[in-house]
Amino acid sequence: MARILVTSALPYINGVKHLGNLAGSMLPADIYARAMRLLGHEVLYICATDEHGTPAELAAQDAGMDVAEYCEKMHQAQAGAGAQFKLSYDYFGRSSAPSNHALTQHFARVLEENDLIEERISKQVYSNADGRFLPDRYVEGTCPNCGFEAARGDQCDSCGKLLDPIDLINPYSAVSGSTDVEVRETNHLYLKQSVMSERLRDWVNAAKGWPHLASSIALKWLDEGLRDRSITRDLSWGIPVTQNGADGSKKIRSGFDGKVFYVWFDAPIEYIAATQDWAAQTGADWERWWRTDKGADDVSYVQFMGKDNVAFHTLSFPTTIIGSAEPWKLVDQLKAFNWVTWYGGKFSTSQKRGVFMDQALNIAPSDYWRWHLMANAPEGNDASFTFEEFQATINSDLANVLGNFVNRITKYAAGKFDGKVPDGGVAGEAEAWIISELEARIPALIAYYEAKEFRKAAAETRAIWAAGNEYLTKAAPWTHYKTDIDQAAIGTRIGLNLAALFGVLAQPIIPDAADKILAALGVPQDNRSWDFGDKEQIKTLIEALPIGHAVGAPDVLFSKIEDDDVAQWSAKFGGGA
RNA sequence: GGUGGGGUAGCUCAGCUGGUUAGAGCGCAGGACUCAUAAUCCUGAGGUCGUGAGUUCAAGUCUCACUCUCACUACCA
Repeated sequence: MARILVTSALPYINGVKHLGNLAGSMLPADIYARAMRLLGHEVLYICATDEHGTPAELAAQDAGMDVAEYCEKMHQAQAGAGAQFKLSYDYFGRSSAPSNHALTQHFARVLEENDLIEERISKQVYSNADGRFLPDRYVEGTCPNCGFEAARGDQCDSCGKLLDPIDLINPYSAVSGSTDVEVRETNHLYLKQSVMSERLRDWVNAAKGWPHLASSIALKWLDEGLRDRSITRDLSWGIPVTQNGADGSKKIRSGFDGKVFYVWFDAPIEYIAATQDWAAQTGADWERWWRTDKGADDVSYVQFMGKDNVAFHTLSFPTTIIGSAEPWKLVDQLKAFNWVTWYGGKFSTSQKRGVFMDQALNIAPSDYWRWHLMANAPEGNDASFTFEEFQATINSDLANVLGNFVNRITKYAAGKFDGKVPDGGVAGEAEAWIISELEARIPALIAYYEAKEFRKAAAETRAIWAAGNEYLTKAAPWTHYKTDIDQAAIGTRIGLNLAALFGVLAQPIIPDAADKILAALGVPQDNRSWDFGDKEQIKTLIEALPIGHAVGAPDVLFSKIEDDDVAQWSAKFGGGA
């Protein structure tokens, strides 16, 4: 069995994430991790909150809180939301953790020793009123191109022209509105990505199993020519820039008081640091996951992320890893997603457009969201979320196809066979048909999970459920019951076994409902894995429950979403606007 | 502006290196069944594959132009 390291892009600390963030990294990573565990692989699934950067400082300021306090609070909120969505992290860390401070400072030191870091002077807008340097987009003013009065310093929202903040007419701070801004010189460390171009290109070209989206974005940047990138910022909250060569020392590098590492430098390093924290907490060994000289050479490392993160994961972070010349594990497979859109437009907090993770659970159980978002995963394209589509997939796939199947067969067994798995009957055409279906579809399902094709995995899962309904139509135990109870028995028995199998197969995507089904059917915990083996074993799946075994009917698994619900939600969340 | 992704049935999407009548789910129409959450099963109608040229015996699939849309564009993350 393989060892698989799974990470999902770190959710930023600045607020609860919306459904798009969930669908594009955390949820598919979770589902992949769950599926691989069921297949018997050793899986480590790591995630964390990404806590540094200007937006975190400003959000804390808005909330009237100390940054560290704010991050602590938001970390708990995100951990809670993740738990409620049943994200099966082995560890959910924080990029502000001491382990990440140490490791980030370590990488910076090693990179500098390898001549990949140098200090340079740049010019940056400083706001006297705010007492801080402002990132380009936090400077606003009148667009010199179109005259739009609230153009951001990086790009004008009105005409789309790319800008430099010093080009703005009447610039002001977007934080305070103060016009008391000036351009100051500031020194920063730069990571010399340019010298790594060819090695990165070779690595990207050799990569296998990346979606087109991921490799094309990486190659695009390489084709344009990698520029050196500054990896420090003028901020107080973050990882201090310690003195060169003084590993472990807390002494600040000269000229770097009030500066910290850039959030994008330290965030991916947190994948490793979080693993260290996980190991410290559990007594496990982190090096066998990350150090190729300590056993990580046979790890398959899979990263999940939205398309906006691809450049950082294919170029910046690999530069850090490769540039260190230390035996760190590099990503093997990278799964990138497009966006989930809100009725075709962008999710927007300020305009109250869209559903966020905490609100979502007030509307519907996590399984509903998990199913809908994966059945419509933004894999090839941006995917539009609408409550109407949500209603349609949930009612059809979960309530009608799966929920009703489990309900009809368990109720029937309870009514006609005393709630016990009945013996008797002769297997015929219907049984041969369902076996051939399972022999074709179960391997296909597993292959889709292995390929990280989530839409297809959901579609195949659904197709297997639908085949169960079709089997019952063919076997028609209620018809046989009138003349031949044994023939009714086999249809019921196979039907019950299919219900159990459906629960087993549903576990990655809808773990709560799967548990309910498996509990009702009395399937023991150690009989829920995906150890299906070859075709001969698949045949045995429809006769796995012991004869005479007691089965119950679960409560309604999925209540339907009514038109009234959709109307209410649309009104509340601005759907269809 | 530059670069990249995408534009396939009413809707949401599959279609690998070009090859018989372009697929799925939902929705819609008709039929079957009655065990079940008015659920299920079967059948059917629905597409000039964004537009226009080109290459080829053959193009949704390759080339060029155009158009719409989304993303990125290096100090938001």
